[in-house]
Amino acid sequence: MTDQDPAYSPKHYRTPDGAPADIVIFTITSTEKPTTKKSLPLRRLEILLIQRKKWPFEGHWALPGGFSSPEESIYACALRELQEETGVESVHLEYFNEYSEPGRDPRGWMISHAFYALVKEDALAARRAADDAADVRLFSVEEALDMKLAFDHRQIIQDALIHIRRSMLTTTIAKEFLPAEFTLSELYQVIQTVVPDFEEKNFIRKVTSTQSRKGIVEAVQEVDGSPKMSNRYSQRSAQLYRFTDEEPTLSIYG
Amino acid sequence: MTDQDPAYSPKHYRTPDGAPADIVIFTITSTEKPTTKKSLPLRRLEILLIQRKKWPFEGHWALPGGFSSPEESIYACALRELQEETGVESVHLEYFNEYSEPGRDPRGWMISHAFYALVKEDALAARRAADDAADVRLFSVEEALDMKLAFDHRQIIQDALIHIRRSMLTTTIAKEFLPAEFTLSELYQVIQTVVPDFEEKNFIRKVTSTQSRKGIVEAVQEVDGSPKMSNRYSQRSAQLYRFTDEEPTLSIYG
DNA sequence: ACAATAGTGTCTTTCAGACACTATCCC
DNA sequence: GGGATAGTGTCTGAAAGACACTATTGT
Repeated sequence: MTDQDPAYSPKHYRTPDGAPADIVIFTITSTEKPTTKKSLPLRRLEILLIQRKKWPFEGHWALPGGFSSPEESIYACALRELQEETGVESVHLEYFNEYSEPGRDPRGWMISHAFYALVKEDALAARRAADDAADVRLFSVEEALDMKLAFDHRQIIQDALIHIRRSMLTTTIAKEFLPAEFTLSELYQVIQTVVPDFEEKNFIRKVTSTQSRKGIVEAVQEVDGSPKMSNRYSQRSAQLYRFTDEEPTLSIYG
Repeated sequence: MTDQDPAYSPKHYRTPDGAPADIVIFTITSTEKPTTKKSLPLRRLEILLIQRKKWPFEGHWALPGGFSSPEESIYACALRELQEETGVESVHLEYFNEYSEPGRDPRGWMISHAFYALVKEDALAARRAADDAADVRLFSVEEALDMKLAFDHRQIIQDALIHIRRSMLTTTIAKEFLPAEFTLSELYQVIQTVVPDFEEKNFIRKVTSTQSRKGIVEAVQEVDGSPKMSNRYSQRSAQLYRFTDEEPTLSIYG
């Protein structure tokens, strides 16, 4: 009932056997459509998994992660693991849940801390070439959820998906999957890749000319003030946009 | 780099000294205005704190909580602690963060798991009378944040506030502070108590007659089909509403 | 009559939704 | 010219924002 039992002493209680951090590393891969014309790529949401080499779950695919130590916070641990895995600095890394069901880890009492990270495809490409081993791979979300994964990692991935989908619609994390300057079609594609149900009919108009959304994106201009365009994906070139610093607050009541 | 080091064995690493759960228990207290007429009460957002009786932070006020055991999940632990503290079943209890900065607990390597709970005032009243000890008390949010609290509990409370405020505007947790049937003034008051900046000019109209909000609340009717009213807070009686099961999804893009 | 809450009327501006239409430009 | 993307025009109805106004009733 009180914070600590009066008889508390570290020796009297069993203590956890470890506090690992597991990371759901999301990336969006692009593949060109087999067409002669310029076109928007096919995008797919993928997750990085690692094949385990020993007990428990030897041979199974699992989320990357590792044990934290008393000299670092759990977040610092996750960041370290992520950098070791991807070689990327300054990625979006966000904590979303703990996993502590009794028996979830045959090695003992392990309380896992789950993060999700958003990484651009090219950031992973270099790393994966380095250790080209077949034991690190990207899987599409559907593939990953169909596999028999180690521990409760399937559940963790499902929960991570719920979080990334909500964040994609309520925050500006889409920018983590996009270059600094992007076209609105790219943005629309990224959102749809993460949230398949997403559909907005007059997307361009809503994003560009709705005052109540307070300009989450703004048109990029050339140094001479003319609009900066891109024709990477189309014959007709498209206006480039960038995210502003606005983080809109949403409300169901107004 | 891999999930677990090949040389891993539980004995080789230092393990955490405990995995406590701490709970920020929010309640809204009501006090009548000193007026002769019926009126809306003054509402205040308060937090339940406990005064510690021993090292560390003896005499300091702290969040209620306790150590988890390997036989229960962290959530189950928090639920158990909350029930011991408040005697309440079926309250809203939500996990929101972990706290693991090195040195945060002088007793050793303690990874704390923070929850927030939303409890109705009357649920706490009974319990607080039972152990009328001066070592369990409600403090207003402002008071609590002005005090020198144990551990990093001030930080935990600040983070909990951010979460409860966002949830208050983006989900229907307001119902946790309201009776099953309530007037729209009550709802408005509750929202404002948690989110002081909240202001919507045509609140009644927006909540009742905006289709895009898909009816998060609905008017309550008497058995004979006539509108069910309440005059608890006013001379003129007001329509009673209840929350529906709708949980609206919000988006910044549409 | 008045205090206190509970609404309604009305006007203007903005936004949403639909969808046909034009624009660009490389192949 | 056709294919692929990038927009615009235009109309309707719904919603937002402001704020003055009416309604109810215990004291």
